[in-house]
Amino acid sequence: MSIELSKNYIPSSTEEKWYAHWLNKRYFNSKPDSRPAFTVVIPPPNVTGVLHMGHTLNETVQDILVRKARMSGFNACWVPGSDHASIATEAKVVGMLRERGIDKNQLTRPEFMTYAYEWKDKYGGIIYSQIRKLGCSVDWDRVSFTMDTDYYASVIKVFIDLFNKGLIYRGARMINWDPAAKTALSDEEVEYKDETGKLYYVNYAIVDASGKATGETITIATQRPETIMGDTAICVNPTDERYSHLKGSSAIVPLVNRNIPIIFDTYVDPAFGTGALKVTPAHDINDYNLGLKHSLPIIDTLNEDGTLSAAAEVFVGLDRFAARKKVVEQLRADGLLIREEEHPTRIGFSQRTNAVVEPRISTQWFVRMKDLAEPALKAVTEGHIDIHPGDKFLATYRYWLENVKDWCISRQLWWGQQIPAWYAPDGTFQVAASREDAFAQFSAAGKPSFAAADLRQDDDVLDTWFSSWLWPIEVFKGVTHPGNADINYYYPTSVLVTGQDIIFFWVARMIMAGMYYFPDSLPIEKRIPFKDVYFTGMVRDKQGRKMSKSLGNSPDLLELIGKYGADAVRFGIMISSPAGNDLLFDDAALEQGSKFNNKIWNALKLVKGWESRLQPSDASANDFAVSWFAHRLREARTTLEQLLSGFRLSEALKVLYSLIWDDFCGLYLEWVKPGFEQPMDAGIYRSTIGFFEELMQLLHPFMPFITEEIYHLLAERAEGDDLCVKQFAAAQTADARVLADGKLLAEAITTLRDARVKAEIKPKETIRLHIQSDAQATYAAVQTILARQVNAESIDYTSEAIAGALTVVSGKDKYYIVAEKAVDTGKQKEELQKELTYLRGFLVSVDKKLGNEKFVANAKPEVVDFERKKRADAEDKIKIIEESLAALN
RNA sequence: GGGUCGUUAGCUCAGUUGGUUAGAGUACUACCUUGACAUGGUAGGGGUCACCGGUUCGAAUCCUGUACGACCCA
Repeated sequence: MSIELSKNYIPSSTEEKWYAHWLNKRYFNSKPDSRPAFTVVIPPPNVTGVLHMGHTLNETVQDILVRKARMSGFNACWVPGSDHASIATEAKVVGMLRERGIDKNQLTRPEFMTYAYEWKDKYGGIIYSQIRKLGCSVDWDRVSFTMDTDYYASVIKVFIDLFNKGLIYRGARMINWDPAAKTALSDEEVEYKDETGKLYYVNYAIVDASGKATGETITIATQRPETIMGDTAICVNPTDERYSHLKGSSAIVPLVNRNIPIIFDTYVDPAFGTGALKVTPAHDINDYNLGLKHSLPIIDTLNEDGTLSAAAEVFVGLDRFAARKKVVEQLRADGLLIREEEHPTRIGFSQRTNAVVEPRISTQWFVRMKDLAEPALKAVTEGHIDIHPGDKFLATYRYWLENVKDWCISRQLWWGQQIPAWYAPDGTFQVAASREDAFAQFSAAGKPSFAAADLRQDDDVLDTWFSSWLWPIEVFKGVTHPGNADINYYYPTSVLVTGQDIIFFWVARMIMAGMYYFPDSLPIEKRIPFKDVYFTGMVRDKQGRKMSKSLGNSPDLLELIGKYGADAVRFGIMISSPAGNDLLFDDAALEQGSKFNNKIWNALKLVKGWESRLQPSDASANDFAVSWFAHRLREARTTLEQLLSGFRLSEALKVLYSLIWDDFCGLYLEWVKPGFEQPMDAGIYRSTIGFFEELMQLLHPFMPFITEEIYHLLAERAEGDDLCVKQFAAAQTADARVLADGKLLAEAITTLRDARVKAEIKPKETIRLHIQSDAQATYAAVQTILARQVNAESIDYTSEAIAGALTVVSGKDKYYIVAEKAVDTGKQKEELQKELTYLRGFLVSVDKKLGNEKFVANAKPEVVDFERKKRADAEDKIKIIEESLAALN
């Protein structure tokens, strides 16, 4: 085989080719068999999106784990998919309709769904093409979507089941309302931001029990004057003497002149504001609770879109923020506004629409969380599920589950699973999968006075997370077809890789779903959805800012792949991604990746260049380099296995990078490289090809394309012999002695080259080297390599100083360099003196330790022995340097 | 306000149960256009391990506190 290899590696010419090949061979497709399963379900990106850098990191991590498992005897199955993202998608679809001049309210539900699916079909595929470009080895036959027919059915089935067990209920509660999307939100979908608001001080006139104005006023402080019209009481602390005389009195609400009672409750903090609180049960959760306690009426002054309702009486139809201005103006005009001051506050925003969330009383569906949370907490605290990095997230997980609140799951949208509750004309309802079932249930409870056709299904849909919490189960049809071969084989999945930001939204709820869905009678290991959770950090730009669309600092993935290649992108993002820490994304890391590609490519060119000038193996051929690298590889394998099993992927990649660049290219290839146009020993060549193959195999999970390409360029391969599925050989133990000899050689080379540079000996000028060492046999074994690496025309061994030679010391060994150039003893002395100073300081610190009786008495014997050895070594080295210095004088 | 985590070289990070005068990548400097690779090679400089105390024979590592930062929760 003799093909022309390009100067540099060109990713674009190989990536598509290999991905198509892998697909063609169906390497990513998985069916249950006798091997152990390694299962990963992708955290479903939503169909509206494109992959951002966070996804890229995530998918890369998963692909590394999956490919590694596939090459290690596992039946690897990585399920791709996406979720329907009800609020975000519905917003986009409504936007699309608006552009076409269509009003959603004019459409029927089925008509809307047709448009929504049109939208999904058009944009939903973008993420899949990106996953493909990145090289992800997902099983494309298993693509799942949370609105697929079966998946839809599973969500409905679980809803009905939870309802029948009393774990889902319907009720009026204070919920988070998104006025832009006009839907309820769960607590988790609200993001709080600190802002500076204003505190308005407003006077309310006091009237006595008979309704007569006393001429007195009470001042309240409020951040939301536009809710004044909804006030139904004023509350003060019963211990507050300023107000104790107002017992039995009432106040008049400004603008609407409503008479409201003054109530007393310890809830009010006398120190805040004026100590008097206006109570607006419809628009504040605390006021709501206060209202319940004191049986206050609830006056809801806001419409669902955030404008003032008829109940507000004034400024009806005006947006809440515009109304605030108007109310303030009016209060000022009426002389009721005493003062305003700046006030730090926290405002809740809708995660999806960024609208300011409005607390609102509303009838919604809730999941009772307490019973579900307990087993989910146990699964983690008892160690059945490991969280990585655990130290960081275990406490967070525990805290949330121990303080979990009920989950509001209904959304006032159409895009999603429609709640399977059927209402009779009288308002009573039955929860059932179909109209017929619901009617049958009504009938069973007594003969209904209405027909099945009169039943009306709940208009609302379910929270998207109420479908994605079933993801690890239902992607294998575990809900719709329980006990099927796939769910039995693939569940529980092996590891979940996801962002720490969805620990509550998704991770905790998936664990709840698994623990709930699989019966107690099963061992806990069969119920949990995954054994390990690996949280990746957040991707930030190099200034540390969060990547966001508004800042425009999130690069386009396909552009990056076009510029650097998928392998380099994967490399760049992994090398700068310590486990669990945030990642500062910088193009420089991707550049490092493409340089790495190039380095590997050029090593290939070097090795392939030898192919045409092989000569039969010579028994006397110096094979130290081969033996050394074989053991170095074994050592690295062991390190890699440890790092990977601990999810320390970034460190593993660093080890590989250094193994390939420094040890293989920098040392090994230089050591075995024949002279210019000299023949190459066939045995060494075969070993080299073998090493190169193994390096590519180790690197393959991280950089799949270039490694597969090189594997096939290194040798002709039989059909089906692809790196993608090549199984790792068993690990072996490295010989420490060989490794130590290699290290000695490498150090000798560095020391001698350093000496040459400092003595200004030209690279082409040869030297005669004399070695004074106890390890002469070792030097003899590496002599030819050493001679070439330091350009020595001869190497001899000596037991005494060589007069007139340049002397350098490495460890306990002395090297005498004889060169054409006269030795600059001044410079050399300086060097030796520097080394001597360091060693003497070192010796002092060791002596101090050993001279300390308490150290010798208390420290572990092996530590003491080690210190003694350090002292002896240092003394030896000092002696050697002193001798050398003496010889120079 | 409560909680969690962090602070090590200019930058990004390692540093396993305390035990070499603290390591890597990157950036920087000098030299080298040798025949795989200048997207390269050879070498080099650079840190009071945030700060104050404490425990210990010994602290980057353990403990109390302070400062700063990040995140989560109210």
